[in-house]
Amino acid sequence: MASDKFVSQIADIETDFPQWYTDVVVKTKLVDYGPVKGTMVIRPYGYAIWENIQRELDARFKAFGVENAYFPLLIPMSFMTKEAEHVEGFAPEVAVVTHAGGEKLAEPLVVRPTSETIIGHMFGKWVESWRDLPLRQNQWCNVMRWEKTTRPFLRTSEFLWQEGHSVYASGEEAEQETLSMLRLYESFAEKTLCMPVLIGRKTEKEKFAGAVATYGMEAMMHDGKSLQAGTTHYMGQNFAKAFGVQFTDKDGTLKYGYTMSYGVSTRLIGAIIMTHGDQRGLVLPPPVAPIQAVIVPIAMKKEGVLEACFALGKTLEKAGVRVKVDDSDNSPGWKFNEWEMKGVPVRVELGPRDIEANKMLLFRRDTCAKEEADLGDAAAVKTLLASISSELYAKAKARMQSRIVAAKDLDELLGGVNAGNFVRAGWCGERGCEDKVKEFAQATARVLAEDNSEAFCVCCGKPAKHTVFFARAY
RNA sequence: CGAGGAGUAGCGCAGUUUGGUAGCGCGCUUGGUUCGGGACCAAGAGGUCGUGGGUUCAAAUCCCGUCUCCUCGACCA
Repeated sequence: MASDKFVSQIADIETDFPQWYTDVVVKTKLVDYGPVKGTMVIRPYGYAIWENIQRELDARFKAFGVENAYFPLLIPMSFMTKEAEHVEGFAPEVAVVTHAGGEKLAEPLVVRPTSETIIGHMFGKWVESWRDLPLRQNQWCNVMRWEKTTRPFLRTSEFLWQEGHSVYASGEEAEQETLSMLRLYESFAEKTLCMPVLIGRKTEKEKFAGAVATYGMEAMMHDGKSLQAGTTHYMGQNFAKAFGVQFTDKDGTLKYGYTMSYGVSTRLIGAIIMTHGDQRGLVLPPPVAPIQAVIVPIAMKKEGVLEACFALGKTLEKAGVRVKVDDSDNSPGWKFNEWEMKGVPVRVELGPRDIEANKMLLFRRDTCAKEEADLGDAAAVKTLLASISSELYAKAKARMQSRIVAAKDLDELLGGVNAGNFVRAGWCGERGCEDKVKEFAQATARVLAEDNSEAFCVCCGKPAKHTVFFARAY
């Protein structure tokens, strides 16, 4: 049998989810491993998902007044060292270029792990007057962080992302927009990726190196572990001061700007897979699926079958559905499995019997249910895609909500994360307690809840300053 | 860096204990029959056995060195 091994691996989903994940991602040809350890080659099917994410996010950014730009890959080492916390945080994981043109460089160059420094440098030149603010720019690029352990999409040495960087005249404005951007991400995750997330502020320990405050959105994976799916950072004047981002204000005085940044990466693709995937393979949310409907001809050598399939393909395409007619010479059964594994939301089966009855068979990937529709009824396909989207979200949301539990002490917290839950608990705000929770339960503070409903710290029992969502994380 | 495991055809593996000149499944190529849940038949192509040395008439197999990869522990979008 072609993929007995693969099928058995998929069957292991509950017990060995990460391994299932890696196998599915590689075998469905989303990615391949690169020759350099920890790097991945994103293949066309996987990249198409990324392109859809880019398109959808760009539209949202544009509505927010963000422009796209591009900054260099190589950053002088001296830029990195200008912001003390920043260099300390990233030093262990940067790749450094020491030679070029056959000679040793006078100053080593860092392969960007993030671009705050080089963008800060350029913003320092560009910002002169209050009229230049707010300045909102975004770049789609690759970054490199030399990670010790890697997994496709979830953690790779090199990854694709967008990083937005903005400068404001006031701290209030910058901080406000840090939150607005977080909510933009949340809405994007829910509407476009059909993925519920928890948003909130990060603790000092989990904060971005050099930021005043970091906010994150966390998604819950099948196994109950948390994945940081996006972050926004309020930098205060830290980077503005390090790079001389100054402007003359309305009152004629020279002031430092306030900056913020935000990013999401190809990790979102991993989040989608881990959120919606099942035993049969991928389940892609319709808004980002490269192929939204695949048409599988049955008995396609029979008179008129292929013609009918291509005609239907044209009809669906005109209605705005991303569609593919699979006219390869594989057997229908093989095609069914192939496209289910690849997560195509809707399959249309079309054979002589259907054509005669002027019907088509619609199969939805999320529930594996079949229904009949009139042949060529594009509205039926679009309706089905829409309900798949909303049901995917509803299902994931219900799962997440059912797996958020409260804990009063460390044992309850440990039991909670062991059972694959996010654990809501009080925290005194002390780093020592945060560290102790990690040591005791291998769980980290994902985000702080908006409200503070817990009275006491889960660790030390002193009055709680915050309510925290703790979880194991990828 | 600490502990464990693995390198043999594109992929997954057997063969190593007890040396004898390379094998299986999938995939791939060609032709034919098929096609409503991973079809079948026939014929083919494809391997410096990670790498360097040693022992031997003879090494995938034994000995010494070395490199790489994977899994688990400390950092991270």
